[in-house]
Amino acid sequence: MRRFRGEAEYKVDTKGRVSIPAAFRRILEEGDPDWSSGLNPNLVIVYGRRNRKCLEGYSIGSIEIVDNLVSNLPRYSKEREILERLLNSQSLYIQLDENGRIILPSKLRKLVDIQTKAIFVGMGEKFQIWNPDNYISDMNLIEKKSF
Amino acid sequence: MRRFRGEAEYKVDTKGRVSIPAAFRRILEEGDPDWSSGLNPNLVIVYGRRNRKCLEGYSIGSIEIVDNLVSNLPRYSKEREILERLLNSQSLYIQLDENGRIILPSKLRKLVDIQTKAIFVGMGEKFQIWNPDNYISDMNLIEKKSF
DNA sequence: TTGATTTCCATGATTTCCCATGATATAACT
DNA sequence: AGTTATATCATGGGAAATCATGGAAATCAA
Repeated sequence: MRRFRGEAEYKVDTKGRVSIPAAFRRILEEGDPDWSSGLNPNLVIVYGRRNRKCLEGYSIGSIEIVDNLVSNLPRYSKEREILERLLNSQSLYIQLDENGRIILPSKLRKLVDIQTKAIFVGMGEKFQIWNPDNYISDMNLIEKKSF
Repeated sequence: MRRFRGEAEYKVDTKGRVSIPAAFRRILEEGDPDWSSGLNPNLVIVYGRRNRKCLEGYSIGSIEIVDNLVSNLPRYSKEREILERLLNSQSLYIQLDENGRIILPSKLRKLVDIQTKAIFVGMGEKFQIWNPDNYISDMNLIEKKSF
């Protein structure tokens, strides 16, 4: 399966509408078993990650893989309970609109402090959505830490 | 697997189109699991901002080797997320067109200061794309320093 | 009934696609 | 070897499709 790659910044309007990077749309389409040419693909947004000032987007296909992995963790283990909570309760389905946009509900925008701009960041099997300023800070942190 | 070897300079037009050296095309074709005769191979361009004034091209096969290393780390671990960020956020897929060209997005051209000419440099498992002037300077630097 | 949300349409900018051409090759044939 | 076919290469231009974004009308909810 193709991976989410690259960074792209987009405007967020007052209604919370944002374009999804065109390259990401293709991956969401491929990854959505219900999708076919002419339709608009679905995705899943996970919003509850502690210590992370960002949202995460998954194609239907890749969220199912993650779901299954979690289902195979030992029942009642700490790890499984945390991940199940995150993936099931702190997430929602969203469908792209005709123009390749989604609407970020204001609850989510507040959560990660997104107002007029959002940057989309490829992370392989998923992508992240950040306030561009926060993203830059996070990148600087990462680049300092590693190697 | 065959390695990228040699140097070749090409024009970049106003749309950002550049020919890929014919010899490199053969290697990209071999390295793309989805490729078969008649199709156009894909590659991955990495543009990381670490001091390098050049872009780097990888065949799908060789980038997947790296991807898989990361995929074996525990999901949601700090380590994995940092590596995924560094690998995936600063790169993109590109497909050759019918004539063996790619389109370098203007963002990338600006990043490495490529306007009307680009030189392709074989580096074994990957190749680099430079503004020819910068490449010459870099070469001189290397020659002075080493041996 | 007044915000908020959704649907539909509009548009300039960019990107992609399709075709064209001269330049090198590579092969084939006397 | 010299001449002629045949492919591939490097480059360009214009048409068509897609993209990113904004706004108006229609629908919904309290």
